[in-house]
Amino acid sequence: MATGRTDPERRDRIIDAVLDLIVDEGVAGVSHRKVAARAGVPLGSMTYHFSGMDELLHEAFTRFSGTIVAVFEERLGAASTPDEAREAVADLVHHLSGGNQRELILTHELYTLAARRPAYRELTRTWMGRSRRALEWHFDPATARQLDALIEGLSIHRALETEPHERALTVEAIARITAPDPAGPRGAERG
Amino acid sequence: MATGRTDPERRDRIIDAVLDLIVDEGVAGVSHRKVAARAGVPLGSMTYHFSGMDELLHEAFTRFSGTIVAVFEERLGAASTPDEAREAVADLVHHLSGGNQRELILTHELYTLAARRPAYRELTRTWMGRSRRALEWHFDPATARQLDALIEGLSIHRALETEPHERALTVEAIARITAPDPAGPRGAERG
DNA sequence: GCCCGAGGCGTACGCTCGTACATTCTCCTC
DNA sequence: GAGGAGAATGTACGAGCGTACGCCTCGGGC
Repeated sequence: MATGRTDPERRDRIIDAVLDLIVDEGVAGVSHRKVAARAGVPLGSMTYHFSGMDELLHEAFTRFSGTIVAVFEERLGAASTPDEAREAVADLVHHLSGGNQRELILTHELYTLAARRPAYRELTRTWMGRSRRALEWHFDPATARQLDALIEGLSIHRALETEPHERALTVEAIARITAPDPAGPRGAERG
Repeated sequence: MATGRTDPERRDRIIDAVLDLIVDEGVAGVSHRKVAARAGVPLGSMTYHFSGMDELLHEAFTRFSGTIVAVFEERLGAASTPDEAREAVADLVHHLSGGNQRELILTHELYTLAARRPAYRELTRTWMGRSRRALEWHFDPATARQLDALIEGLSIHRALETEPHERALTVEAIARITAPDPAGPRGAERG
């Protein structure tokens, strides 16, 4: 029996504030008080809308991973040949490891939680599964799996480097991992 | 002018306790009190031996990354052909992503710090640099860089999966990324 | 035998935190 | 306009925190 007085945007604004705060100070720096201040809501709202810290974080990372994977699917969906898919993958690597610290930080914070806690590992598994399925639009499952791992590693390393590697290196690595296996029983490409 | 009464093992024991505590509760769960209790030293020792929380963490992760990279170098140093090197790399991936949650957790905690703070990024850069140099004992620099990223991605993804991928997939990915480039100007192998 | 200085430690201060809960507010019903 | 139900909030409590700092302890110099 909603009276209509409730503010449906409030939860969303709180989640937004949580993500911003994680970027600025890390999961460790998130507190109900800081989130409330940033979202412009009273402290009491925090316990009213969320059962506790954990629901807050879980919901925030659910939204975040959903956003990232959507970009991934969109870019790969727009490709219509394996070569276009390779280009899209290179774009994604360089987008993820580019200037935007935001996604990098949030990803690592999530992985750190996932390494210890099953509820968050579930989140990363869903994410990985959807990424792979998108890659399988263009490549066979084994290749998709390898390529997914390569994307991960290239993005992380590139973001941590003093002099980020150039696009040519990314492109070459992608070409190698998706190259048809000369001696193997199957080709890597589908399209 | 040391009087000889100082306990040189104390610092080490404290660092050990810090790493154990990070594994159990994460960087966020580390406090002077908990570390002191675990190391069996009085609380006052913490501020006496370390300037603060940050020195504690930085020293702990310095030791950790040194340990990991030493294993890496040892395994790759024992290989004398590119094929043996490939086997060693596969071993390392499956060792890192195997049952031992410890190294996985510590790695992610470090990366999370590195994503936000330059002092820790320096640590990861040194680590990456040494790993690459070890890979360059067997492969050319560009391949070493790509392989290093692949190792990272495979380890992370394998550790997060419900059903970790089998060795064959790892081996295939390594073979692909280190395969001599048929059309390229240079082979990937050195040895 | 006495003292002194460095090594080592216990304690207390000031702060932030999560959360429970009594209270206030707002709008609908009659 | 009175009443009430449910939404929203302010506040206070108990706990844990980092760290500063005064005190103790003890080996060595004389």
